[in-house]
Amino acid sequence: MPWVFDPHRPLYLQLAEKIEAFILAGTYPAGAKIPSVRDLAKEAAVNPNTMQRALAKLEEDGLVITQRTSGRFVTEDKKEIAKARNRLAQEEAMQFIMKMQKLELKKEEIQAIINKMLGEMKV
Amino acid sequence: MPWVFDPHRPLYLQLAEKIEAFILAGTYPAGAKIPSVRDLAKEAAVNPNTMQRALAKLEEDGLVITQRTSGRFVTEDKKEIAKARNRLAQEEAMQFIMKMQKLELKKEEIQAIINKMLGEMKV
Amino acid sequence: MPWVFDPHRPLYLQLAEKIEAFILAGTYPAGAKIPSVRDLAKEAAVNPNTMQRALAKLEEDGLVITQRTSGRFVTEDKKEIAKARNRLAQEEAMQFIMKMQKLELKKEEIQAIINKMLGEMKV
Amino acid sequence: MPWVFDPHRPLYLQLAEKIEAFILAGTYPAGAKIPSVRDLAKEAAVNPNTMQRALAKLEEDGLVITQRTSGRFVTEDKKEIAKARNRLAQEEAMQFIMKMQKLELKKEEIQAIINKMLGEMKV
DNA sequence: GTGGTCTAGACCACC
DNA sequence: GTGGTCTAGACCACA
Repeated sequence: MPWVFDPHRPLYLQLAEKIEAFILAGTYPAGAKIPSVRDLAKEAAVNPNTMQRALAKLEEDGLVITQRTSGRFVTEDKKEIAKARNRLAQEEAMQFIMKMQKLELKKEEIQAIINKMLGEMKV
Repeated sequence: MPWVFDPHRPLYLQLAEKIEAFILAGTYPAGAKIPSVRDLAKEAAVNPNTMQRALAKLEEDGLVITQRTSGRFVTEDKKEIAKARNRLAQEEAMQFIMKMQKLELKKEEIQAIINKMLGEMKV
Repeated sequence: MPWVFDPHRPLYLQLAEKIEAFILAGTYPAGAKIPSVRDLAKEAAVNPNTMQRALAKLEEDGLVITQRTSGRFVTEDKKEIAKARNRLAQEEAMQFIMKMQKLELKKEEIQAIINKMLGEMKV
Repeated sequence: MPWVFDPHRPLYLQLAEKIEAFILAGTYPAGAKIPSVRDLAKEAAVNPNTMQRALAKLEEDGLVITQRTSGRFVTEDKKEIAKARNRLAQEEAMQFIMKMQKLELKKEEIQAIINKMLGEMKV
């Protein structure tokens, strides 16, 4: 299954999000070694430069740590991972609420729309 | 109060969103005449072409109707406005939930974070 | 029932087409006097200048004749009316076929689509 | 052969139609790379901005897909192309029939004029 | 080099 | 005066 991207958004951002998802989901657990840039790039069918940029972003975000000689690793600290997840979730939720309030929706309406949508979903 | 923009996103989209917010909030009520492209451009300190593009988007979305020589008007149909508000809210909510699920949050967690955030807000 | 227009096309053209339809349909029969520009303009809720322009177009097309003192009349010559109808129909049909051929449709396909569409219509 | 345009209709629309014709005719086959905006603009002797607008319209219509940095491509999906062709043909046929009915032509007359015209054509 | 955006300034049809 | 279109030329992010 080849990776699939939205051509209207920067490729490196989408790569970063994907790998981030692997980390938060435990596919790459805390402390695990991350495949080399070359391997990742090959798997995603992407230029290594682009993958490099994606990993650089993850390092900025504190999810990934580079050991100069042995490669990149998911941060050891599980709290760090949880913190990252929370931070991202907070940011998204904040932006979401701001947008909804621009649309003149009240608290209850926001909660209602979220609850309804979650109720309709299988998972 | 000068209009302020995020330099990372297209200006015309931000203009469209701003005017859309005015319509949904009733600042430009149903059927009202919208200021001319030139006036709006002057107020936003933006090139008329850019403002034109923003308004063209609003017309695509059905919120605004163009009378070729007499100006642009907010759609008479209040249902149309309500529909647009709902459509936008649904889209935002959907995207938000997708993002949260990528972060491996469960239903209850999503609801909790929303409820908590809304609870902390004054309004 | 107020006249209704497409704001994206010149008003005077739409007026001309409407009056032309009246003539071809016999609502204004051959030789009949056409209401004054003022009356027509009032009925259509349109600026007299605009209606004037519409009638000028009809005169160009040979459907209407101006008697300088007594007003405008539909051409006496029924053949002239029939001719105008045929000419317009021919032009439209020609343009239509050209467009369809640009879409790489074959003769039979063009006929099929027309026949099918006519078959589905009530009238 | 320099491209030739009707000065009464927006240039960008005519450009879009021209390129669309190339796609439907197979000159730009499914999946093929479309020349860059700059090249196309040079060939048509038109400002790159104008050509950009034309291509943006084709993307809206689903005939063309943009890969942000590597160029634009005709959609891979041949069904999509066929669908676009059908949609356009339907629209044209509908408009044509409406116009003919405004001219008070009956079903049989419409069919007759089309059949006669197609019969006279060589191809 | 690719697409995308923005400005400045001009011209047009229409009413 | 209104919206709409076009050109010329510049700058940007991305790969």
